[in-house]
Amino acid sequence: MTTAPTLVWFRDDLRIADHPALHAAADRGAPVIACYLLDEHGEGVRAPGGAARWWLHHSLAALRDELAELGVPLVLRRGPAVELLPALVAEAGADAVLWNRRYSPARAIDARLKSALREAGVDARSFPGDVLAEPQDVRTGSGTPYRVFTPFWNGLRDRPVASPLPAPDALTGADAPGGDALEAWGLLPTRPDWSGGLRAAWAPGEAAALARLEEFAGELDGYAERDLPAVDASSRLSPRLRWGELSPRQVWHRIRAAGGPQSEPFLRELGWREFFRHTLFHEPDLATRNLKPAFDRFPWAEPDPTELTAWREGRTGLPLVDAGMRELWATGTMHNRVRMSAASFLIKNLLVDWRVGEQWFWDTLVDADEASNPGNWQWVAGSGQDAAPYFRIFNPERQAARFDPDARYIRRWIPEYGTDAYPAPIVDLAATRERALAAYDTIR
DNA sequence: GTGAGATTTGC
DNA sequence: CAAATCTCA
Repeated sequence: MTTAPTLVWFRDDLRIADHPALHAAADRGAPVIACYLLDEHGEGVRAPGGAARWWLHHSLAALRDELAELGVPLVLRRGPAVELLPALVAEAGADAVLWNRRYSPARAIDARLKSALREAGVDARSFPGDVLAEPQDVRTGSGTPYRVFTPFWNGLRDRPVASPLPAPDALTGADAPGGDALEAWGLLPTRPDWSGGLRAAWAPGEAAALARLEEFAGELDGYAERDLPAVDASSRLSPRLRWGELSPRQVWHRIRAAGGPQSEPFLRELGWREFFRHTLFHEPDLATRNLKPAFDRFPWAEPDPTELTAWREGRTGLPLVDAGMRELWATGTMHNRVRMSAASFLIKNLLVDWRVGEQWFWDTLVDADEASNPGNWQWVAGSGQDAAPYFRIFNPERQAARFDPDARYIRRWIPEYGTDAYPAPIVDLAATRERALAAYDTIR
């Protein structure tokens, strides 16, 4: 008689260390089969953009290899998870399905599957793997979710965070039902292949993620210069966390162990990721609805196609904005401070609805995250619950003078900077600032 | 009910 | 210093 296998369902947790579901599967002792289901049209699912698909391909390939070393097959299937998962359970003869929870609207799928599988006698269980504390467990004194970051962070920072689980060293594989070849999913761009810059900038996969965490922990003091885009002081961990190559618990404990004056400021940033995850849990339409309803009346301008294209392609004539937008297009990322300037320019100087910019970032960022991306865009727009005041309008020239005084960052991405080939600003900063403030007055 | 406090700024 | 709302304890 053969032992029924355990199925581990991977989603945004493409790692084997500190993976509670995989760890629980090892504890069950039965053979293990892993699966990843590419469900782009399911209820509450937001299909990944172009740059994200590139990352997903490579991170899945890395996970497949890591699991193979443990003797565990990774079955790939494409379609609706609500149908694919029960079918896979039946084909594999599995008596248990384990996964790590997600906090996006797609969790409706997980809830449905969990009850259906349990009804069929399958041991279906989920685990917390993508947060420091689960949204249900973080509440104000009166029992409501936090709407302001600082009290949220004060409530969270002193809580104990569970220690990371080790990667399983001994697992038994099982004969797996057939699946798709990763290459057949067409996640990589062809005709043209625009991913050269991404390949040069990134190496997806858990091993590289862990190596980067180690490296960053060793140079944490340099984080003091994180506001200077020309300086390599960022953690560059955001896509690792987005795809779950690292868990926030691993990052939390490693950076706390590193200590020093920059430990707290960095962990606070991890707190923002957490805050927006919790926000998305409570506000599932974060990416489409103004959290401040007054902004539903905001008189956005009809986007001028020429201006919009100039913004996307980095030809606005505002060097810091253009450098950032070109960095984004080339590498799938943008320095944080430049993101704020580029977003503020689109929203406040071009008066374009923040959702237009949010969608562009969604398509082009390798770290495009369902919670952090719209959360930060709403923060810049002023429409978020704990947002920057609308009248606080970034001046991209002033930001460049303060944070890139010798234009090193600007020149890195705009070779023609300073020559006639570089365009004049497409808008008057002072006039569009006044226009934005006047627009804001209409909804107050 | 009360009052303190609120990422990232511009001019 | 603007400008002044809302959260949270």
